[in-house]
Amino acid sequence: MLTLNQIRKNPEELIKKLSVRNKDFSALIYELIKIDDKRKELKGKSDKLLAESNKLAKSIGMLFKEGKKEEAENAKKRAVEIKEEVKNVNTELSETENKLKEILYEIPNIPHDSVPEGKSDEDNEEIRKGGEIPVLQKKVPHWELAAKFDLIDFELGNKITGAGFPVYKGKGAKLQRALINFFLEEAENAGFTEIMPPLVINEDSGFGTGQLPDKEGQMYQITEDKLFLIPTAEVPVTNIFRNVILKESDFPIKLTAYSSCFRREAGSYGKDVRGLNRLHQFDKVEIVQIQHPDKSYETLDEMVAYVESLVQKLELPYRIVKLCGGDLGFTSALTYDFEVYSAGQDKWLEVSSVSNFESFQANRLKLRFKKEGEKQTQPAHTLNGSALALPRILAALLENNYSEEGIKIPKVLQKFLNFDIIK
RNA sequence: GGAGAGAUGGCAGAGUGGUCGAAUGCGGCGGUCUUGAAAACCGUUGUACCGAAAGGUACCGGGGGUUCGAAUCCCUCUCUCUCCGCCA
Repeated sequence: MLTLNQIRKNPEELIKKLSVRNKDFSALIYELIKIDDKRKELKGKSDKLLAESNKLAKSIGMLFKEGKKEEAENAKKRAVEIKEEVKNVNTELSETENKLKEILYEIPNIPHDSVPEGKSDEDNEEIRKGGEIPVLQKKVPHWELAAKFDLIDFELGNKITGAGFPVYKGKGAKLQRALINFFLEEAENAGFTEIMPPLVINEDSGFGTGQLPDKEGQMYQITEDKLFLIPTAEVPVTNIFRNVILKESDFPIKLTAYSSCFRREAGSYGKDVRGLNRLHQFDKVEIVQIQHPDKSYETLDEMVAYVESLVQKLELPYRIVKLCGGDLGFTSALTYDFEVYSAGQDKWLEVSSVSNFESFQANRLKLRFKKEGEKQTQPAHTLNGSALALPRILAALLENNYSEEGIKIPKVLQKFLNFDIIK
């Protein structure tokens, strides 16, 4: 979330910047400022009354000690009056604060200056392309290949759980494991520390990274215990730093985590959900960085370059797009999406999303740092990216490397496998 | 699942109704001493909000209550530990 200071500093400019998201926030912002004015006023009033009440309470103690009972009783009467007043003011104050929060949670992150205007993914800006789109003897979608070579059983998943929970078998399962190992090894070489996080999170964690209060419908819930299955390792890993004050010298913090991810994907339908294209459970290796505000965009570039190196090593044709305002996620200031070309379907598939959240998540998380010798804390910047999401990578690998001989395994994965072709 | 104990500042740990934002020890930071370091000694050491400032307010696991006054009493939730049971 944005802070009130951020918002009040220059509301006009903020509204203008937010308008890149293709939405007008002026009414919300001005209402927010009005409510904040009221909050300040009430807080002042309440503090004054409490100060008086505290003073009085202390004096009553003294009076009793000195045996001045009558005076004490009089003071008590006054105290009761003040208390009644405090109660009224505080009721109004907490109502005001709640309203304030409600609106604050509705305001998305400020898009970075470089974010292009636009309504949907069609307006995203292509940054670069790489790799070569293979010329195939025959275009076969991965779900057919998966069946032909007995790699993934979608029907079995239906039986055990439901749609979107595939069962990987034999070489299909091994390929998954190879990808996980490859991604984790690469991340380690790039200086990321491996984390194995819980796959279930509580409400506070969901709030910290921005899934709650609004997007609980996208998560599987364990209502009995008020817990949620993670939609991405970003949530547990970033929440390591909830309520933490770092030293400047702690930056950059670089973490990576492999996890299964669970998403309800309510509202998805049609050809987008065919095969591995959109699942309720999938595997992903995530990278997370906590960085000094002055360096977070450098870090974002570095993370993009890192993810790019992964798709290059996997020999997949890819493109990198910068998300336009209309497509940009609620919590993000700048996001690059990676897409790989899956030749059997003739389709670009999103396999990674690398974002700088600046201080938006940090404000929610209360993740701050202090400069050497300074008293004032300030929010750190958080960033993360998929490196990478497995199912669509697998889809592209199967489709792009298929020929009459079988499915060839890219070189970088071979050391994790005891086969180099699937026949 | 059953029985019990507990949750206090970076950590350890005191405090059971008033002057407690909280003793003390350790750690951290600054200083004295020293060629340098250690030791010793002295000082300092939480976060957030309101306020131009002075200053004020809140926070002793979370929420609610009693009281003029709560870290301390009551209710409730969560978590941790110990024992028993079950179990990877």
